[in-house]
Amino acid sequence: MSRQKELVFRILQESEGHLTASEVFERARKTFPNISLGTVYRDLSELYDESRIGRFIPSDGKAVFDITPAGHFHIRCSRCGKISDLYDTAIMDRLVESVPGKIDTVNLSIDYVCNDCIDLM
Amino acid sequence: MSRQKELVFRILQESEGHLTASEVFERARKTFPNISLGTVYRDLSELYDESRIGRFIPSDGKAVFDITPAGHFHIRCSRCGKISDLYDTAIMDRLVESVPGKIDTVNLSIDYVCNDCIDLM
DNA sequence: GTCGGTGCAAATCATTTGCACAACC
DNA sequence: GGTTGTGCAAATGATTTGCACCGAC
Repeated sequence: MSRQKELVFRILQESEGHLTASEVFERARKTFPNISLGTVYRDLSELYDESRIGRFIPSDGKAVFDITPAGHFHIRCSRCGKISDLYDTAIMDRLVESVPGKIDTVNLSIDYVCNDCIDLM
Repeated sequence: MSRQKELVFRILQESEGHLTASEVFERARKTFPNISLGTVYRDLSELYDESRIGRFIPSDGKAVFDITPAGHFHIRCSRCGKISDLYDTAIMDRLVESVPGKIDTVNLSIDYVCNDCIDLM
């Protein structure tokens, strides 16, 4: 792993868990001011191919990366934009039963209004 | 509804269910050769806002539209690219229990290898 | 030296938008 | 005539890629 790739990986490890490519880029340039966005994309995409990080596409279409391994889902509050993890093995098990074939990756992202935002209404 | 918008809606109704914006465009220009891709995007996006059609984002990031109402999921074979619907109210119910807030839209897209493709291996 | 990884800039691709014009009431 | 929707073309924004260069072995 090159120094840049290692940095990209570490940034994801040390983050709250859900970062956009340009968010990773912003943080990376604090360590390597000359790092380019292209490199960040390249490293993210390699790390994803190596199954070291996860990637999912929320309803706005912009890819989000995280370090959490498979087996969980993503829920995104449409008011405050916060993305949270949802762990639910029952859903996972049920999916395995329902899908006629071999599941590769599950991309479950839910737009919802979180309880914090409901309280503010 | 303008004639173009009505056409876009009818194309989705009469399709197998899952079309990309440019696929709708290709079909639409058979009726209105001068229709523009911009108009198709505009109409699709209005129809979506009016909840007359559905939209989801598979893992390749390109939006896909369908006429099937909510309450089902999408599974996409990573070999042959075929997109199928998955109806499973148990998963839906379970999601409503698990998500701490008010669910807006559920975008569950699964990359898998369908049985047809498994047979070919 | 050479080879993988890099920065940069240009290319791509889906989608959106500004605008002058045409259709419809 | 005024409003609404259209086609076209240009703008946008995320992501990818070509390429010359640099640094490690």
